[in-house]
Amino acid sequence: MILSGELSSGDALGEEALAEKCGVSRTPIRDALRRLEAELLVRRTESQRSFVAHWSLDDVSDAFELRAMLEGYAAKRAAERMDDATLQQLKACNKAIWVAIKGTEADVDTFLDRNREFHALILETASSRRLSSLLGVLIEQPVIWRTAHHYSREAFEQSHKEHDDLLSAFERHDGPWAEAVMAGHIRRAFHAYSDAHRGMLAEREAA
Amino acid sequence: MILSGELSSGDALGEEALAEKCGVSRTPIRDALRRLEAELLVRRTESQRSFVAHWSLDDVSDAFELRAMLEGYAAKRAAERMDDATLQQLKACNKAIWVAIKGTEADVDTFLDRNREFHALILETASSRRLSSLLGVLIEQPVIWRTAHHYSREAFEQSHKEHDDLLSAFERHDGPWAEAVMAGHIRRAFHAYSDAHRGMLAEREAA
DNA sequence: ACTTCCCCTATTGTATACATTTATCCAAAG
DNA sequence: CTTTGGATAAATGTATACAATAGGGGAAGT
Repeated sequence: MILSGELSSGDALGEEALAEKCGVSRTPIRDALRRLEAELLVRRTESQRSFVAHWSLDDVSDAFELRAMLEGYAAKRAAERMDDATLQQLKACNKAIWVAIKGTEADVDTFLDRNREFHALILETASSRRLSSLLGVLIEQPVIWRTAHHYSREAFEQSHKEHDDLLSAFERHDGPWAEAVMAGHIRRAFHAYSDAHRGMLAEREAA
Repeated sequence: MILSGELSSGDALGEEALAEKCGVSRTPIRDALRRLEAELLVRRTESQRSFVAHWSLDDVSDAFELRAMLEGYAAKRAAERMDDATLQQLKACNKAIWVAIKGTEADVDTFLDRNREFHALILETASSRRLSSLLGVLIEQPVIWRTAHHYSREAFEQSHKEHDDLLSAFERHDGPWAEAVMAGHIRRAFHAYSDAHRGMLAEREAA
């Protein structure tokens, strides 16, 4: 419900209300809220009441900077451990991204799914449970993914090209190269987000 | 119980058994297990049974590498945001560490407490909720802290000196310096752990 | 003797009732 | 009119009962 935008920043998340809305009891709701709190999607006050977390631009900037570090590290490890089968999967994945963004109208949902798959494959190849656990907290941020619908064609194409660079680095098992490309890739994604976000704010202003 | 060594790697964590042992019902036990699972102290099988997580040397190495990155970043941010009051607190803290390790017998518990306080203050000054959340997963690893009881005097003294270097970097608001010192500090801590760990294994071998 | 299938037990998931704590609102006093 | 106090209502914490599911052990057949 948070990811789909049904709930927005600051909304109260009473356990009983959610339980009724979902047709279950409070017990599984409590479990879910704890999990979402760990993922920073839900904020809890000192008196243990839950609300949909608010993400300022500074927060998003923070998250991207951390992602740049951690996914860079993941790319380095992945490059050192890359095998042929996985490399082929990644290539197929990026090919699918190319198809999705090359139509007259970019297929954003497919782009997002395949993009997620691409990064997930790299993370898996990095084979560090701790790293996966940490990045899990950062990557599923709704405020970020939703703005992709406002990306420019250039942003999509640049993203695809950077993925290709990553593939070259993986092919040569060049860890530092992969790390540098990935860090740049994430930082560029932040600016793409930032631009798209400004665009959305301007639209709302006009309306 | 995991931290104190009362439970060891692989032990089963039945909810009912823990509830009886702790004198509470299963409900708060379940909450605690979920939290500990997020902190990687507890592992759950695909059928949702809980066990005390096992940490190999590779796992610990991973954790330290991630800590070096993230605490380095925290130190950089802290240096940029450091104020006089916090700096004084940090100095007092490191002074207390000095006292604890300078006796004929090093007071390891005080060292650990103050060390934790030192790093917690820096993390707080970095003022990034996301960063705090991520590092929270990595810092409370029992396998790491327990080996401190086997550190050499040199290891303690080096740690104290590196804290002093950090304080200098903070005083000058030199982010990159602080980051470099902290990264080195954590990496050295890993080798101190590694040495102490080998020592413990040798002891066990002899017995 | 080994394997396979089934039943029983143990463990976790869920619902609900109750206890405890926190917030809100209204009234009374300064 | 503002503030403070308490009473009331609402939300979370905890306990317990029941349901569903996974695991283990025993019996039977090969």
